[in-house]
Amino acid sequence: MSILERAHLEVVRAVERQGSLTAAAETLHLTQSALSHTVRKLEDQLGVAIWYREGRSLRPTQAGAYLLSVANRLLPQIDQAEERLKQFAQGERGTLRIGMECHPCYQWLMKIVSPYLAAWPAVDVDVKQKFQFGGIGALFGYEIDLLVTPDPLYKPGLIFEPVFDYEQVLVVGPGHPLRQAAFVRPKQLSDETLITYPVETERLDIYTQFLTPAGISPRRQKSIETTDIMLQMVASGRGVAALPRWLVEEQADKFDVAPVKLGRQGVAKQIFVGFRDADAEIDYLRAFVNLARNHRDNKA
Amino acid sequence: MSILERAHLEVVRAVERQGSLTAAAETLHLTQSALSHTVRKLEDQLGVAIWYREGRSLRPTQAGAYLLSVANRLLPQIDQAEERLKQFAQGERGTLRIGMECHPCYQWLMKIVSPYLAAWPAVDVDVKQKFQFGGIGALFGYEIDLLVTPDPLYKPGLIFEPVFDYEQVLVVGPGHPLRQAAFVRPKQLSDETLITYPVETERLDIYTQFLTPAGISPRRQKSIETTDIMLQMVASGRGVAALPRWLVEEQADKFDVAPVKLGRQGVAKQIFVGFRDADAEIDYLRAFVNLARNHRDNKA
DNA sequence: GGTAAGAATGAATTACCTTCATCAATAAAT
DNA sequence: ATTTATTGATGAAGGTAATTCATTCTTACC
Repeated sequence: MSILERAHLEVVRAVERQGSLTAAAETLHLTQSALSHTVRKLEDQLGVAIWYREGRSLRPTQAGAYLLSVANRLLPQIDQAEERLKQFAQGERGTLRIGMECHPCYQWLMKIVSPYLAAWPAVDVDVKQKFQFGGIGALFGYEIDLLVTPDPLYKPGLIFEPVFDYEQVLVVGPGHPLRQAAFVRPKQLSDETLITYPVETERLDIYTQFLTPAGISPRRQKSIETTDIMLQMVASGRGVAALPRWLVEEQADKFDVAPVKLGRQGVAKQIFVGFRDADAEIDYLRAFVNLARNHRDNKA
Repeated sequence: MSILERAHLEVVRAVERQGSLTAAAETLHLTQSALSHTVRKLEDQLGVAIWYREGRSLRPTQAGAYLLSVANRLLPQIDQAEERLKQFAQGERGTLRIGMECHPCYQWLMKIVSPYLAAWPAVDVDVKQKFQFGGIGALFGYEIDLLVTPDPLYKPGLIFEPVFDYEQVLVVGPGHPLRQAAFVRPKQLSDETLITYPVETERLDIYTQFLTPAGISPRRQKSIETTDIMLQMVASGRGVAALPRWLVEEQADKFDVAPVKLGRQGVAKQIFVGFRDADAEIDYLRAFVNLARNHRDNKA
């Protein structure tokens, strides 16, 4: 009845990664013969070929490709479970895997993480930023335990809590004509170079909440990965950017930049943390959420 | 390095289900001794107890409870993978697991399924309706392959396509004062008994798009699982309900009911099918989506 | 055509899991 | 309280199955 074992998934993954049975055997600390036998047996039992034998190399069949996708999906979860059980053994509590779906949140997260690590010495924190299936997918897929995002999603199985409000502002460099303005209108950006994080336009607030509704596009757009470089670019007059006000004010002594309100009303943003409700009672996860929320309350 | 095997997960699950090692051994076609050895070895290797030995019974430790949750999550996925691989072998293409997040869609789905089964004799169809983590969670968690829902969610990793438009109408029985009305206003329902499917109010269009915006509640609300019974209740004057117009018109010969437009504009609805973009190229899945979409086009 | 590299095969060995037999502990029953 | 039945633990024996070793087969490349 039961055919498919963890070992089989490991083999499929290793062959894919190493490119050959022989090489895979080495990484698995087995002989080539052992793998060959294992593979043949698996194919016999399933009744399906996993690889085409093309000359002396292996190319996955359709079934093989499917099996590979299963392996890539399940093995990390098994590894993680094993890891976590071993951590139980050492009295450690585990690893809190945090996913981030918002670039500037990183600076904010760092402020939460250090007191958290101090308060929970037995818990490690891991921050991930890229997700094949998006943050929500990563939560459902048990790749992460906590998601920091501006887009909450109230779906059964997930809990989102607001942890942080801020105002999104335009950042301008020294001598910029808008520097003294009380606020900026969309039209005034039509001749500017806008520096953004490298994500889709739909995920950039300055578009969705400011430019797009007014039907305006900036003359040029550049994307920059890191906040520091972005600020440096702005400070050197290469363009303008949109960032949280608190971040701009904090960095104002390091970089010669100034915040300008976006529109007469300003653009208000809110950051949420989301987690699986099955995890709601994990004390160290709860503690992180509380810490994050209190951080906001202390500022307010 | 690798400790946790599929067999271990099976053991944990069986012990939980059967309540004792001895009983679990039987379902796994093993001796009690074998399980005892296996368990001890696993606990030794992980360095953590999985069960408290309380007298002659086993109670999961914290680690055990965690392991159990892992087993319940991963084992079905492994089973399904194995299943699917075996289906590859028999030239079958697999099982299309469809999730439904909208009650009246069931009638519609049935119309699609029968031509589909005829066109794809090697593909089985399975329809599920209850999801612990909601339809989206079920998609991400590989519990289903296709989700039929009124709430699309454009997130990376998922694709949603509209397949069906309809008008949501009020259904009234014979001799109902509203029966001849051109349309009904929210206020006119404040003295009625509203019959709905047993889901949260936020998922009922007649609330979200009609009653709630007007600040009206019906005098009473009853919930009924099945559409047929619901129509029977309406036909016997026990209350009114909200259903798709096409469904009401189709059933008008079986039940003495009539549709009434909700508001002057009517309430327009759209049904979507969603799937993982990783599956976008699976021919039999694609075929279902196309069939569903064409079904709409034929009607229009 | 020769050679090197990779995969397949068959027999021998080894490792490990299962069983058997038995014990220990506990809950239920007399 | 003593007996009895049920459940889990343990150690040794046994058997199955996976791994290795030695070899062959195929093919890419020089």
